Amino acid sequence: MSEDKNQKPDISNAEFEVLDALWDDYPATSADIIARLNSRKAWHEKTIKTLLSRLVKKQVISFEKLQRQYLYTPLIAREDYTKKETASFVSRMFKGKIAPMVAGFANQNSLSRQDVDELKALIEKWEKNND
Amino acid sequence: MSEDKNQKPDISNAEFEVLDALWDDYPATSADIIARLNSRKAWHEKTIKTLLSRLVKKQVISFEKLQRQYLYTPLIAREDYTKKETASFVSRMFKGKIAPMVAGFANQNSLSRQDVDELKALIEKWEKNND
DNA sequence: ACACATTGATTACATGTGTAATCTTAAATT
DNA sequence: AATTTAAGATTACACATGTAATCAATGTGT
Repeated sequence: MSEDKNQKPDISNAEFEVLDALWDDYPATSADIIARLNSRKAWHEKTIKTLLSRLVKKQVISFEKLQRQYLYTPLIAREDYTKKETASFVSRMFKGKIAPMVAGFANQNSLSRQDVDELKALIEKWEKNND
Repeated sequence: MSEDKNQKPDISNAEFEVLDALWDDYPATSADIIARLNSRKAWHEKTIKTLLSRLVKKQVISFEKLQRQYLYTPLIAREDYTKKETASFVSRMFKGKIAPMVAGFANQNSLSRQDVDELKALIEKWEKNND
């Protein structure tokens, strides 16, 4: 029955940047997205349009015609995507254990007071729910 | 003067698997690595050798001739690599903030009692050092 | 109504990546 | 010593990716 069961869209780095800009506010036209990316990356307009096309083909985003422009919309939520990518990343790099990852972060001085406070809050919440 | 200043080796997914197996114990021959990977992946011996070659060319690993075999050794430490990759990943996906990443993990039930205990220990240690 | 501008579609092209097969050569076997 | 084996080097090849340029069509301004 189910062919292609778990197809991971496999979004490339460049494609991700475009998707990321779209997530910031959508639906959006290619012009919108080009404008947003302009402040960050130095990409040619044509390049961004190519990436939009590829995202459409990969069924990561969709569009709706508005006159001669397209209004693009993500088909996957940022949250869902980041969660999946995180799980996969932590699995590959740290055998699925999150603490060693945070540890690496910590002893690299990348951890701020605020990060720590947020982590503490998270932990409290977890303990409330799971203990 | 300095061309190619900050060249990131850019290790591909398949290459990473091989490097990962090498990190487990080195120096190691290709036969060793093939044996290790055999239990996990279903790669052809030739494939693994290609990946080893590419890692050598990218100066990610080195080798020393031992008769007709090579003894491979990583040129970068797993710790260093995972730290860098983590920083880059968290930067891309979470604007550099680690707490939201852990949060995603937490509300996905991927967080175990042990993870939480380890995180708490980390935080305590951080506070001892940074407060 | 018509030339123009602008949009998405199509084509391009070098380099990277996954996945090996074939070639060369030196070591192991007989 | 001759032959076989097996290790790394070289070559292969399709698909992905970064990065656009060109093409075709449809609104838009005059």
